[in-house]
Amino acid sequence: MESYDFKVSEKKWQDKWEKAGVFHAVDNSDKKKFYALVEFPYPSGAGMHVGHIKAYSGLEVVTRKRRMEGYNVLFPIGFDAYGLPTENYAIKTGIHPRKVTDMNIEKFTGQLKRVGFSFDWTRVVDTTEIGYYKWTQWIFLKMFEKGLVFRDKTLVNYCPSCKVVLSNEDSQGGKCDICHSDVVQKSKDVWYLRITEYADKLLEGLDSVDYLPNVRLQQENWIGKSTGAFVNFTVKNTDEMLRIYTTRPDTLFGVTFMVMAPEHPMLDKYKDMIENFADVEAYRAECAKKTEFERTQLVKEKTGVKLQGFCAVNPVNGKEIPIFISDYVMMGYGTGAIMAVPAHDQRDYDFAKKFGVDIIEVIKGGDMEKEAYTGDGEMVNSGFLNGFTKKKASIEKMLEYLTEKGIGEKGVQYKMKDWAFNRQRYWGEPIPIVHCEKCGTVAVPYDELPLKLPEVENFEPGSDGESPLAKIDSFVKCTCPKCGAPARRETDTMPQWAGSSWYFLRYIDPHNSERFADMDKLKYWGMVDWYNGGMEHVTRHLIYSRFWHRFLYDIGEVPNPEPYAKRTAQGLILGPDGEKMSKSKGNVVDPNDVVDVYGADVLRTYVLFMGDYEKAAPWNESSMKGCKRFMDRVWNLQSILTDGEGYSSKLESSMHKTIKKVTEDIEALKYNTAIAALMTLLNEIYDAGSITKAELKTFITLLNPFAPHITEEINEAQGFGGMLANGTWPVYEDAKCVDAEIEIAVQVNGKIKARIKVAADIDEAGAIEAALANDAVKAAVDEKSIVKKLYVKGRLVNIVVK
RNA sequence: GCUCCCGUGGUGGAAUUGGCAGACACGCAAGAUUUAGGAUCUUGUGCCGCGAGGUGUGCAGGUUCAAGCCCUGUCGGGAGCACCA
Repeated sequence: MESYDFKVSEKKWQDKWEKAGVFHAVDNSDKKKFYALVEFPYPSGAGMHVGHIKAYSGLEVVTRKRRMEGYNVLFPIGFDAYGLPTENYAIKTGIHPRKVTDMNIEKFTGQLKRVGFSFDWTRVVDTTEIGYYKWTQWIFLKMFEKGLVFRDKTLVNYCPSCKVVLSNEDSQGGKCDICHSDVVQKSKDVWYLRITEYADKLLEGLDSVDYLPNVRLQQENWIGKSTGAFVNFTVKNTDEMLRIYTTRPDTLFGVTFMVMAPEHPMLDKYKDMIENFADVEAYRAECAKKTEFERTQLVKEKTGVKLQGFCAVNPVNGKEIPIFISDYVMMGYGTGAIMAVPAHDQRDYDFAKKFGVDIIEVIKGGDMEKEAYTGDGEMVNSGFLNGFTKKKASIEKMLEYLTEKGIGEKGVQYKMKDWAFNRQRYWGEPIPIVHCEKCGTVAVPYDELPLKLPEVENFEPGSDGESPLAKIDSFVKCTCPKCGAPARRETDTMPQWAGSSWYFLRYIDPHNSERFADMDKLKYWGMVDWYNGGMEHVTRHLIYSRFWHRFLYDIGEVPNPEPYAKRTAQGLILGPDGEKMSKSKGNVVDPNDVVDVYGADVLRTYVLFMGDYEKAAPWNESSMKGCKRFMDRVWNLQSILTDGEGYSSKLESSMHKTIKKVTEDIEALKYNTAIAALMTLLNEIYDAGSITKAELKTFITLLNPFAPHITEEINEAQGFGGMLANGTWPVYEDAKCVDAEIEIAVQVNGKIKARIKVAADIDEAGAIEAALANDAVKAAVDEKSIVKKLYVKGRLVNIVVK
């Protein structure tokens, strides 16, 4: 028997699969459909690293199995190619981003093909291709048409280094997500998508899908729904109400002051009434110097200013209470003003201590000298609530009261903010809007789409953070689609998240020029059955794409409200040093290097065998040798092949057990134990000394999703016929998964004393009898009296003695 | 600060969800084969002990016939959110 040459074989089978088109999804087939989606890569210049391989290998195994189970499988791939790294590279080198992107896509494609992934290469999508971004613009215009796009002048997160406006998501922790420099606050005209309008739908939609628990939890936290009450406080000597939001209306009797955000508009309206307005302005100036990061991140002493001549009245007891301004209250959440209950909120407590405000306890149970008390307890000093002991009941009662008296009502708040949707950059989808002196912001007519991204020579953004497009007169100057007057085009582009918000729909019908995807095809393929990707995308990409998809559903353009039926996430591959792989640390592993030395089958098997698929694990080259050895031993099975028919009696139950184990583990993301089960079976086969054709065929079929090349080669060499890629998944019989005789453990008082062999179908009485007959057990029981005898079916007997 | 996840041999990790801890693999040791190196094969390998045996899942308690798994406390690591009213 010749030895296996993976270099020849892998290329050979990749070509054969491609020529036969075995991985092409068929629209409107009679077979059951299965749509598996992996997060498409950003084609960076560095090429892929092994983390990508792990991310795709999970569903790669599932889809190869599904095809053999008779499904019509859609397993596509594409490229999320707009974005800053490409543009920055273009600025540095002078090579056009289009060229850079094409080069990178070519590199990625080559890497992916060498690994032998079973993607449908006829459906590749590139978000920067004009036939694609036409529809990104189209969806944006639909949102504009439905009032989900608006423009606002606000303080935005701005990265002085990248010269772009960043969303909250892109500037977490006060650092730019791209270059990690400090983000500053800047006043800008910004396009927003009204994602907050979909907060409830995005939250409720989670009930109808199967996401990993922690993925779901992160989405819920991100949306951040809280229920509480809006309460209106009268402001003395004005007609106006100071409106606040609280989650603790039960503590209303404990309010001893109020706090407004320094930017609260009421302050300017009543500046003549506020005797110390100069102090307000001074405090504002102080706050403006701080970044959002400093304002929210630092655990620091509370600051603020007490307003003179401007105070409020507690609506439940008529008490006059002072109003402060302080930057611990944000304009962006709730109403920009709060009622402060120092006895039962730590921030209010800190503030009251510093400014000498009264602290009135309304719930017993804490120590007012030390800190605020947030637990349950008996209500005191609270009028009609006195004597209540449960928070929930008090809140209900108070809400009833507020509604009845017309001073407040039940309310809901979300942490999620609207989505800042423009970037002052070149390499993105142009926003199809025209600014007209007379008509304001006007949509580019649908029949003028795509609005083509113009060719430019210089991609540098303007020094004031303007888009490079603003420098191109021929692009900027246009006529208003509404009135025909000379107008100016929007020169900002969309953020990178835009293209990835709907790509999974385009895979269904990638070459359609009439629609983003044909409705019948959308109906046939339906929801993505299984979506796998990184944990880092579960709060941004996953929320954004669910939002876009839900919007398309609401306007009748897609058949399902939710895009993904199931979502899982793989753990990172860390560098050999246990650190996150990064170019700067020099610990990145290139899949090409691994394929060169070990072959694609070994790489694929190793990334799934190295540990729990959902957990991070360090790269370990020597451990990969075990997978190489495994492949060699699989190949050598051919040397112990016999003429026997079917499964041999020695191996029959092991065969069935392994089929069951591998079949189930693949569905449960337990690829590592599925591979381990195959290794165990392999060891048993060598122990048995021979293998039948039927056994070999089953073995290579089970291994095929992990190591498709070597198994195809064996299949061909043995003349089993056809290609495994078109093969049939083996079935097992439950009845044959059990051995006739099993070993059970015998414990005395919970300690193992013996292991005995019994018939598999033994009953409780029989098992206990057999256990008590054992000498070691007899010795341990001795003359003590038996208190209890337990039998766990097929596992153990425990004799409790005293 | 809050929320969530995780701590198992020299290493990566298994453990039917309360039932024989350490599957599978790496590494290591001894042996076989080989001119040698490499590769391959066999055997062994949690720790203590020559042994019988004891002991063992970060640490300390608890529940149970039985705990890696459940409960309480504590220490350590990671992720997410973060003055959210």
